[in-house]
Amino acid sequence: MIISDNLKMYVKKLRSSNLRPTKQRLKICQYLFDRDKTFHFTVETLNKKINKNRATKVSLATIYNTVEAFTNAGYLKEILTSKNKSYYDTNIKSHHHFYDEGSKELTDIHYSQIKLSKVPTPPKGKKIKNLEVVIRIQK
Amino acid sequence: MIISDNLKMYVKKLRSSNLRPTKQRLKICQYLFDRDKTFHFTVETLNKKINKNRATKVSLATIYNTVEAFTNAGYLKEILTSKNKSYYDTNIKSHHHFYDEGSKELTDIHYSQIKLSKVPTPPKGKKIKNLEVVIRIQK
DNA sequence: TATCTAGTTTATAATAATTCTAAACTAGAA
DNA sequence: TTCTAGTTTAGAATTATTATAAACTAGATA
Ligand SMILES: [Mn+2]
Ligand SMILES: [Mn+2]
Ligand SMILES: [Zn+2]
Ligand SMILES: [Zn+2]
Repeated sequence: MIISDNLKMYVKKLRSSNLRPTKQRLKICQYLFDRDKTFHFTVETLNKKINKNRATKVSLATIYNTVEAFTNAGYLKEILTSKNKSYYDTNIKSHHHFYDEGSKELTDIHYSQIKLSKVPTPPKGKKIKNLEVVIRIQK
Repeated sequence: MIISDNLKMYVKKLRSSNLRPTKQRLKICQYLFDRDKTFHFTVETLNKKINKNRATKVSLATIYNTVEAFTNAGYLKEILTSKNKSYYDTNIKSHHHFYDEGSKELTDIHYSQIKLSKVPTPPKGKKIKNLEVVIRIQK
Protein backbone atom coordinates (compact mmCIF):
# COMPACT_ATOMS: atom_id res chain seq x y z
CA MET A 1 0.00 0.00 0.00
CA ILE A 2 2.17 2.87 -1.27
CA ILE A 3 0.54 6.09 -0.14
CA SER A 4 1.77 8.21 -3.03
CA ASP A 5 0.19 5.82 -5.50
CA ASN A 6 -3.12 6.06 -3.72
CA LEU A 7 -2.80 9.83 -3.61
CA LYS A 8 -2.50 9.96 -7.41
CA MET A 9 -5.52 7.69 -7.61
CA TYR A 10 -7.54 9.99 -5.35
CA VAL A 11 -6.55 13.02 -7.40
CA LYS A 12 -7.88 11.29 -10.51
CA LYS A 13 -10.99 10.13 -8.74
CA LEU A 14 -11.78 13.61 -7.44
CA ARG A 15 -11.12 15.23 -10.83
CA SER A 16 -13.41 12.73 -12.50
CA SER A 17 -16.20 13.94 -10.21
CA ASN A 18 -15.42 17.60 -10.82
CA LEU A 19 -14.06 17.97 -7.33
CA ARG A 20 -10.78 19.81 -6.98
CA PRO A 21 -8.17 17.70 -5.23
CA THR A 22 -7.53 20.02 -2.31
CA LYS A 23 -5.27 19.00 0.54
CA GLN A 24 -8.30 18.69 2.84
CA ARG A 25 -10.13 16.37 0.47
CA LEU A 26 -7.02 14.26 -0.12
CA LYS A 27 -6.38 13.94 3.60
CA ILE A 28 -9.98 12.77 4.08
CA CYS A 29 -9.69 10.38 1.11
CA GLN A 30 -6.59 8.83 2.61
CA TYR A 31 -8.22 8.45 5.96
CA LEU A 32 -11.40 6.96 4.55
CA PHE A 33 -10.14 4.84 1.68
CA ASP A 34 -6.61 3.73 2.61
CA ARG A 35 -7.98 0.70 4.40
CA ASP A 36 -9.04 -2.81 3.60
CA LYS A 37 -12.25 -3.11 5.56
CA THR A 38 -15.46 -1.21 5.29
CA PHE A 39 -15.64 1.83 7.56
CA HIS A 40 -18.75 3.25 9.22
CA PHE A 41 -18.69 6.70 10.75
CA THR A 42 -20.52 9.84 11.73
CA VAL A 43 -19.32 13.37 10.96
CA GLU A 44 -18.43 13.70 14.63
CA THR A 45 -16.19 10.63 14.69
CA LEU A 46 -14.57 11.48 11.35
CA ASN A 47 -13.83 15.00 12.51
CA LYS A 48 -12.12 13.70 15.65
CA LYS A 49 -10.02 11.20 13.74
CA ILE A 50 -8.98 13.61 11.00
CA ASN A 51 -7.95 16.28 13.47
CA LYS A 52 -6.24 14.05 16.00
CA ASN A 53 -2.54 14.78 16.41
CA ARG A 54 -2.30 16.94 13.33
CA ALA A 55 -0.86 20.37 13.08
CA THR A 56 -3.04 21.56 10.24
CA LYS A 57 -6.68 21.18 11.17
CA VAL A 58 -9.55 20.62 8.77
CA SER A 59 -12.58 22.63 9.81
CA LEU A 60 -15.81 20.94 10.83
CA ALA A 61 -17.59 22.77 8.01
CA THR A 62 -15.20 21.19 5.53
CA ILE A 63 -15.78 17.75 7.03
CA TYR A 64 -19.51 18.27 6.49
CA ASN A 65 -18.99 19.65 2.98
CA THR A 66 -16.66 16.85 2.00
CA VAL A 67 -18.82 14.05 3.35
CA GLU A 68 -21.76 15.50 1.43
CA ALA A 69 -19.71 15.90 -1.76
CA PHE A 70 -18.32 12.35 -1.48
CA THR A 71 -21.83 10.99 -0.88
CA ASN A 72 -23.16 12.81 -3.94
CA ALA A 73 -20.20 11.58 -5.97
CA GLY A 74 -20.94 8.02 -4.89
CA TYR A 75 -17.80 7.46 -2.81
CA LEU A 76 -19.86 7.07 0.35
CA LYS A 77 -23.27 5.80 1.25
CA GLU A 78 -25.49 7.27 3.90
CA ILE A 79 -27.00 4.71 6.26
CA LEU A 80 -30.27 5.79 7.82
CA THR A 81 -30.38 4.21 11.20
CA SER A 82 -30.24 6.50 14.15
CA LYS A 83 -32.69 9.26 14.84
CA ASN A 84 -30.24 11.97 15.73
CA LYS A 85 -27.13 11.42 13.71
CA SER A 86 -26.22 10.58 10.15
CA TYR A 87 -24.10 7.53 9.52
CA TYR A 88 -21.90 7.03 6.48
CA ASP A 89 -20.31 3.94 5.01
CA THR A 90 -17.30 3.43 2.76
CA ASN A 91 -18.92 0.25 1.49
CA ILE A 92 -21.07 1.54 -1.35
CA LYS A 93 -22.35 -1.86 -2.45
CA SER A 94 -25.90 -2.76 -1.52
CA HIS A 95 -25.75 -4.55 1.81
CA HIS A 96 -27.38 -4.85 5.21
CA HIS A 97 -26.35 -3.90 8.74
CA PHE A 98 -26.47 -4.75 12.38
CA TYR A 99 -26.90 -1.62 14.45
CA ASP A 100 -25.80 -2.02 18.05
CA GLU A 101 -28.01 0.16 20.23
CA GLY A 102 -25.45 0.05 23.02
CA SER A 103 -22.25 0.97 21.22
CA LYS A 104 -24.14 2.75 18.43
CA GLU A 105 -22.00 1.00 15.86
CA LEU A 106 -22.82 -0.50 12.50
CA THR A 107 -21.56 -3.85 11.24
CA ASP A 108 -21.91 -5.07 7.68
CA ILE A 109 -24.13 -7.97 6.74
CA HIS A 110 -23.32 -9.22 3.28
CA TYR A 111 -26.19 -8.83 0.84
CA SER A 112 -26.53 -12.61 0.46
CA GLN A 113 -26.81 -13.14 4.23
CA ILE A 114 -30.40 -11.94 4.24
CA LYS A 115 -32.99 -13.49 1.93
CA LEU A 116 -36.27 -11.72 1.49
CA SER A 117 -38.49 -14.41 0.02
CA LYS A 118 -41.59 -12.24 0.06
CA VAL A 119 -41.68 -8.50 -0.54
CA PRO A 120 -44.84 -6.42 -1.07
CA THR A 121 -45.35 -4.40 -4.25
CA PRO A 122 -45.00 -0.68 -3.60
CA PRO A 123 -48.07 1.58 -3.99
CA LYS A 124 -48.85 2.40 -7.63
CA GLY A 125 -46.67 5.10 -9.12
CA LYS A 126 -43.94 4.45 -6.58
CA LYS A 127 -40.92 2.22 -6.81
CA ILE A 128 -38.53 0.75 -4.33
CA LYS A 129 -35.48 2.94 -3.96
CA ASN A 130 -33.67 0.90 -1.43
CA LEU A 131 -34.22 -2.38 0.36
CA GLU A 132 -31.47 -2.62 2.87
CA VAL A 133 -32.26 -4.05 6.26
CA VAL A 134 -30.98 -2.65 9.55
CA ILE A 135 -31.21 -5.20 12.34
CA ARG A 136 -31.15 -3.55 15.75
CA ILE A 137 -29.22 -5.55 18.31
CA GLN A 138 -28.41 -5.17 21.99
CA LYS A 139 -26.93 -7.10 24.90
CA MET B 1 -67.89 5.10 18.82
CA ILE B 2 -69.26 7.00 21.82
CA ILE B 3 -66.65 9.52 22.84
CA SER B 4 -67.51 9.52 26.54
CA ASP B 5 -67.06 5.76 26.68
CA ASN B 6 -63.64 6.09 25.12
CA LEU B 7 -62.82 8.87 27.53
CA LYS B 8 -63.50 6.61 30.50
CA MET B 9 -61.38 3.97 28.85
CA TYR B 10 -58.49 6.40 28.39
CA VAL B 11 -58.75 7.48 32.02
CA LYS B 12 -58.40 3.85 33.08
CA LYS B 13 -55.60 3.23 30.64
CA LEU B 14 -53.65 6.24 31.84
CA ARG B 15 -54.20 5.39 35.52
CA SER B 16 -53.00 1.84 34.89
CA SER B 17 -49.72 3.32 33.63
CA ASN B 18 -49.40 5.70 36.57
CA LEU B 19 -50.16 8.64 34.35
CA ARG B 20 -52.67 11.16 35.64
CA PRO B 21 -55.53 11.65 33.22
CA THR B 22 -55.06 15.35 32.61
CA LYS B 23 -57.13 17.18 30.05
CA GLN B 24 -54.09 17.52 27.81
CA ARG B 25 -53.37 13.79 27.87
CA LEU B 26 -57.01 12.92 27.28
CA LYS B 27 -57.24 15.30 24.36
CA ILE B 28 -54.16 13.67 22.85
CA CYS B 29 -55.54 10.18 23.56
CA GLN B 30 -58.74 11.05 21.76
CA TYR B 31 -56.88 12.46 18.81
CA LEU B 32 -54.53 9.50 18.55
CA PHE B 33 -56.72 6.57 19.46
CA ASP B 34 -60.28 7.52 18.44
CA ARG B 35 -59.69 6.14 14.96
CA ASP B 36 -59.86 2.87 13.15
CA LYS B 37 -56.69 2.93 11.12
CA THR B 38 -53.12 3.09 12.19
CA PHE B 39 -51.72 6.59 12.47
CA HIS B 40 -48.16 7.67 11.79
CA PHE B 41 -46.95 11.08 12.90
CA THR B 42 -44.12 13.32 13.99
CA VAL B 43 -44.28 15.63 17.01
CA GLU B 44 -44.54 18.53 14.59
CA THR B 45 -47.60 17.15 12.79
CA LEU B 46 -49.29 16.06 16.03
CA ASN B 47 -48.77 19.50 17.53
CA LYS B 48 -50.35 21.17 14.51
CA LYS B 49 -53.36 18.85 14.56
CA ILE B 50 -53.97 19.07 18.30
CA ASN B 51 -53.80 22.84 18.30
CA LYS B 52 -55.78 23.48 15.13
CA ASN B 53 -59.01 25.38 15.74
CA ARG B 54 -58.95 24.99 19.48
CA ALA B 55 -59.26 27.67 22.06
CA THR B 56 -57.20 25.96 24.72
CA LYS B 57 -53.79 25.14 23.38
CA VAL B 58 -51.55 22.31 24.48
CA SER B 59 -47.95 23.43 24.67
CA LEU B 60 -45.31 21.91 22.44
CA ALA B 61 -43.41 20.80 25.56
CA THR B 62 -46.46 18.82 26.65
CA ILE B 63 -46.78 17.24 23.22
CA TYR B 64 -43.17 16.07 23.53
CA ASN B 65 -43.66 14.92 27.13
CA THR B 66 -46.86 13.07 26.31
CA VAL B 67 -45.51 11.32 23.23
CA GLU B 68 -42.54 10.18 25.29
CA ALA B 69 -44.76 9.02 28.17
CA PHE B 70 -47.10 7.18 25.81
CA THR B 71 -44.16 5.53 24.08
CA ASN B 72 -42.72 4.39 27.41
CA ALA B 73 -46.14 3.15 28.47
CA GLY B 74 -46.40 1.14 25.26
CA TYR B 75 -49.26 3.09 23.67
CA LEU B 76 -47.05 4.22 20.82
CA LYS B 77 -44.11 2.86 18.94
CA GLU B 78 -41.21 4.90 17.63
CA ILE B 79 -40.30 4.17 14.02
CA LEU B 80 -36.68 4.89 13.18
CA THR B 81 -36.65 5.95 9.60
CA SER B 82 -35.68 9.49 8.88
CA LYS B 83 -32.43 11.07 9.84
CA ASN B 84 -33.75 14.26 11.32
CA LYS B 85 -37.13 13.60 12.82
CA SER B 86 -38.71 11.00 15.05
CA TYR B 87 -41.74 9.16 13.76
CA TYR B 88 -44.36 7.53 15.95
CA ASP B 89 -46.99 4.94 15.24
CA THR B 90 -50.28 4.06 16.93
CA ASN B 91 -49.86 0.52 15.61
CA ILE B 92 -47.79 -1.10 18.33
CA LYS B 93 -47.76 -4.56 16.81
CA SER B 94 -44.57 -5.69 15.11
CA HIS B 95 -44.87 -4.72 11.45
CA HIS B 96 -43.00 -3.23 8.52
CA HIS B 97 -43.25 0.04 6.60
CA PHE B 98 -42.95 1.78 3.32
CA TYR B 99 -41.32 5.17 3.75
CA ASP B 100 -42.04 7.57 0.92
CA GLU B 101 -39.01 9.80 0.45
CA GLY B 102 -41.11 12.35 -1.40
CA SER B 103 -44.04 12.83 0.93
CA LYS B 104 -42.05 11.65 3.96
CA GLU B 105 -44.94 9.43 4.98
CA LEU B 106 -45.05 5.95 6.41
CA THR B 107 -47.44 3.19 5.33
CA ASP B 108 -47.92 -0.06 7.15
CA ILE B 109 -46.85 -3.37 5.72
CA HIS B 110 -48.43 -6.25 7.60
CA TYR B 111 -45.90 -8.45 9.34
CA SER B 112 -46.80 -11.42 7.12
CA GLN B 113 -46.24 -9.43 3.91
CA ILE B 114 -42.49 -9.72 4.26
CA LYS B 115 -40.81 -13.07 4.66
CA LEU B 116 -37.23 -13.17 5.75
CA SER B 117 -36.14 -16.69 4.85
CA LYS B 118 -32.53 -16.13 5.84
CA VAL B 119 -31.35 -13.97 8.72
CA PRO B 120 -27.80 -13.88 10.09
CA THR B 121 -27.05 -14.70 13.73
CA PRO B 122 -26.14 -11.60 15.71
CA PRO B 123 -22.59 -11.24 17.08
CA LYS B 124 -22.02 -13.28 20.26
CA GLY B 125 -23.42 -11.72 23.40
CA LYS B 126 -25.90 -9.66 21.39
CA LYS B 127 -29.46 -10.42 20.49
CA ILE B 128 -31.89 -9.05 17.97
CA LYS B 129 -34.03 -6.34 19.50
CA ASN B 130 -36.07 -5.53 16.48
CA LEU B 131 -36.37 -6.78 12.95
CA GLU B 132 -38.74 -4.46 11.23
CA VAL B 133 -38.03 -3.51 7.67
CA VAL B 134 -38.39 0.00 6.27
CA ILE B 135 -38.63 -0.03 2.49
CA ARG B 136 -37.76 3.34 1.02
CA ILE B 137 -39.89 4.23 -1.99
CA GLN B 138 -40.07 7.15 -4.40
CA LYS B 139 -41.70 8.15 -7.67
C1' DT C 1 -65.24 20.26 51.41
C1' DA C 2 -60.64 22.34 52.29
C1' DT C 3 -55.88 21.37 52.39
C1' DC C 4 -51.82 19.53 50.72
C1' DT C 5 -48.40 17.69 47.65
C1' DA C 6 -46.47 15.08 44.03
C1' DG C 7 -47.13 15.03 39.39
C1' DT C 8 -47.91 17.93 35.36
C1' DT C 9 -47.89 21.82 32.27
C1' DT C 10 -45.76 25.61 30.38
C1' DA C 11 -42.62 29.30 28.64
C1' DT C 12 -38.29 29.64 27.92
C1' DA C 13 -33.42 28.43 27.81
C1' DA C 14 -30.09 25.10 26.52
C1' DT C 15 -28.20 21.61 23.59
C1' DA C 16 -26.93 18.97 19.52
C1' DA C 17 -26.64 18.14 14.76
C1' DT C 18 -26.65 20.34 10.71
C1' DT C 19 -26.90 24.06 7.26
C1' DC C 20 -26.05 28.75 5.85
C1' DT C 21 -23.27 32.95 5.04
C1' DA C 22 -19.82 35.61 3.50
C1' DA C 23 -15.08 36.66 3.64
C1' DA C 24 -10.45 34.79 2.81
C1' DC C 25 -7.99 31.49 0.29
C1' DT C 26 -6.34 28.49 -3.65
C1' DA C 27 -6.27 25.26 -7.81
C1' DG C 28 -5.33 25.46 -12.04
C1' DA C 29 -6.76 27.49 -16.64
C1' DA C 30 -5.29 31.11 -19.50
C1' DT D 1 1.87 35.59 -13.42
C1' DT D 2 -2.80 36.69 -13.38
C1' DC D 3 -7.41 35.66 -12.80
C1' DT D 4 -11.52 33.46 -11.30
C1' DA D 5 -14.49 29.87 -9.96
C1' DG D 6 -14.36 26.63 -6.58
C1' DT D 7 -13.16 25.78 -1.76
C1' DT D 8 -12.31 26.47 3.08
C1' DT D 9 -13.38 28.54 7.22
C1' DA D 10 -15.36 30.79 11.49
C1' DG D 11 -19.20 31.87 13.06
C1' DA D 12 -24.22 32.66 12.78
C1' DA D 13 -28.63 30.52 11.90
C1' DT D 14 -31.79 26.76 11.90
C1' DT D 15 -34.18 22.65 13.40
C1' DA D 16 -35.39 19.04 16.45
C1' DT D 17 -35.19 17.92 20.93
C1' DT D 18 -34.27 18.12 25.97
C1' DA D 19 -33.72 20.62 30.32
C1' DT D 20 -35.20 24.05 33.77
C1' DA D 21 -37.95 25.95 37.01
C1' DA D 22 -42.07 28.36 38.17
C1' DA D 23 -47.12 27.98 38.13
C1' DC D 24 -50.79 24.86 38.14
C1' DT D 25 -53.77 20.74 39.28
C1' DA D 26 -55.36 15.83 40.27
C1' DG D 27 -56.75 13.56 43.69
C1' DA D 28 -55.42 11.62 48.28
C1' DT D 29 -56.16 12.86 52.98
C1' DA D 30 -57.86 15.51 56.89
MN1 LIG E 1 -30.62 17.18 12.98
MN1 LIG F 1 -31.81 16.38 16.71
ZN1 LIG G 1 -21.84 -1.08 5.78
ZN1 LIG H 1 -46.99 1.48 11.20
